[in-house]
Amino acid sequence: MVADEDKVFKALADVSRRQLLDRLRTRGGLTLGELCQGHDMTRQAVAKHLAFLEAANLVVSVKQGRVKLHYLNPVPINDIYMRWIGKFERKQVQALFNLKQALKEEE
Amino acid sequence: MVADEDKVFKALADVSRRQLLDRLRTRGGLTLGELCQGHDMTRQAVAKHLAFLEAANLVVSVKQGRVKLHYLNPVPINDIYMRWIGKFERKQVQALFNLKQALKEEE
DNA sequence: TTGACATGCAACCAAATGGTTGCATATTGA
DNA sequence: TCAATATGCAACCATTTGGTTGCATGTCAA
Repeated sequence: MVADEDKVFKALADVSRRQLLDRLRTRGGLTLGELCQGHDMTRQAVAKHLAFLEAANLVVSVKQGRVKLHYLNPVPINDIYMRWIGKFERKQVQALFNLKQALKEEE
Repeated sequence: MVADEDKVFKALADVSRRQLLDRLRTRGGLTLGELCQGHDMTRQAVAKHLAFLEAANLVVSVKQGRVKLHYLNPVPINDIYMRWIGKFERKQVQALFNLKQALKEEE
């Protein structure tokens, strides 16, 4: 569990991988082929990124016939959050976040 | 704000930098010299890491005379959290986290 | 003023990273 | 069966990264 921590952070460090997570957050169960669309890199590169994300447990996958369906797993993200934001900070920081959001929407 | 996002994730990707954040979380206002203690690398390497963290806005610093005091800034971490964990997942995932903690403490 | 202490800056190097190309394997449908 | 489709695996390469050494700058105290 602790040994995997580094994998999670390394996985999140790349912009392409974060974009893949974003897409899986809005819609789960996408195949490798589908995830390739909209990324200007080779299929092999995307597959590498997905393998990275799976190794970090940020993505889980199910093989169905010749396709592989991918899903986002939010648990490791929550663990990061808990690590550096204490119980007291949590409310303050979330309030600040909501304030910033509100200001953004006013513009 | 969006342009800095990559810096935050890259900054968190290194184990030494995360350890520095951990130390600043338990006690703020440490100098470069103090932060060097307990890390088996040169002062220059630690300074590089701190510069990295400052560039990502995860650490803020104040210069006082010949020393420089460092503090943790929790805001960027909160932003990561908000990005991938929706309102609904939030309660479930935190409940799961608390359950895991409780099980750990029982052992 | 001057030496000691705390930090800043730059060049350099080995290893990891992100991407490519090429080929192999496995499943589906006609 | 056999061609098309979806994915897997491996070798290779340019760039980034994390660390080093060496030297410069700035501040405190005697």
